[in-house]
Amino acid sequence: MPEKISRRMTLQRKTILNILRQTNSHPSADEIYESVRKQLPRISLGTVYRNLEVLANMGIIQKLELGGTIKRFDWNPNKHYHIRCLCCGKVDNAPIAPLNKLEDELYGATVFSIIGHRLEFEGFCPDCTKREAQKT
Amino acid sequence: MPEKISRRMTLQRKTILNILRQTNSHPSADEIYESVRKQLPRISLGTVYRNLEVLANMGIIQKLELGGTIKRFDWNPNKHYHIRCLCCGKVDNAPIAPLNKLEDELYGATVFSIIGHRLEFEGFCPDCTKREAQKT
DNA sequence: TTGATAATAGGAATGATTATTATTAGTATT
DNA sequence: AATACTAATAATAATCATTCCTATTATCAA
Repeated sequence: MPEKISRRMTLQRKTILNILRQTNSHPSADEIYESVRKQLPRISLGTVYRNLEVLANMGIIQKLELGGTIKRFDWNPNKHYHIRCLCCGKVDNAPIAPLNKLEDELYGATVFSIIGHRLEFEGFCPDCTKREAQKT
Repeated sequence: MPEKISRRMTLQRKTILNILRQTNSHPSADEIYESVRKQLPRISLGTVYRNLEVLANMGIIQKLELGGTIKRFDWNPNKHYHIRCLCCGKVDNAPIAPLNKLEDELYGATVFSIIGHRLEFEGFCPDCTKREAQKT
């Protein structure tokens, strides 16, 4: 399928992009929807999903498929890794350079043709670490 | 919460475990359900989910949270990586040793307390590679 | 202005998973 | 063996994120 991608920047698209760029919290579609609604009260959740998809396909933003069930979005389209809080789901950037040589180790060792990899760190954010410590 | 884990091996549990151990295909809960049904026609999908969870908590099997929406299960509870086909979702083991030093690079560089990481390779399985090649 | 195309809002539908509940099976104690 | 107790089950309902559908509206080109 040739998958024609539209590149028109509608008001909805611009608004979503602006809101995403104002945050470092890697929000979910639903969180973005709640924010956008303050500026465009009539926007629909479906529009948010579709436009996040479009913006990701345009390479302007990045769709994150991390552990857990929900997808998150990152204003930074460049490849980088993330840390996810196992307690509250919060996501932060992982300050580590991309491992570009990883795929090489697999050449010849697998029948799959390898495109890339996804790496994600798991841990606890400061808030949840503190909360756990208080319990004891 | 202390979360008491039962360790009783019921017939359903044994059957699920056996079926999982007979395959290397990292099946989803639904696929396991379909297989188990041939031996225990009256088993319910909920039982399959619950027992897969129990077996994973017992450390006997491993629950995989890979990219995409569905969870898959692995009879091998030891830490190892996987390759996922971007086309059909098939999952295979990745013949590469665990990267135990990865977390070290983040110490002091993040406010999160790090527990571990998840690494997953993406690519195309032989079947899907072939199919794609034929299209052109 | 008119048609063609793309984007939208709103809501319905889907799909995987989890929760609920009444019932049954298993175990230990007398 | 009868009892009481707990855990596990089947069946189904509920949930939650996401995708799909449809009628309407906006945008652009001729």
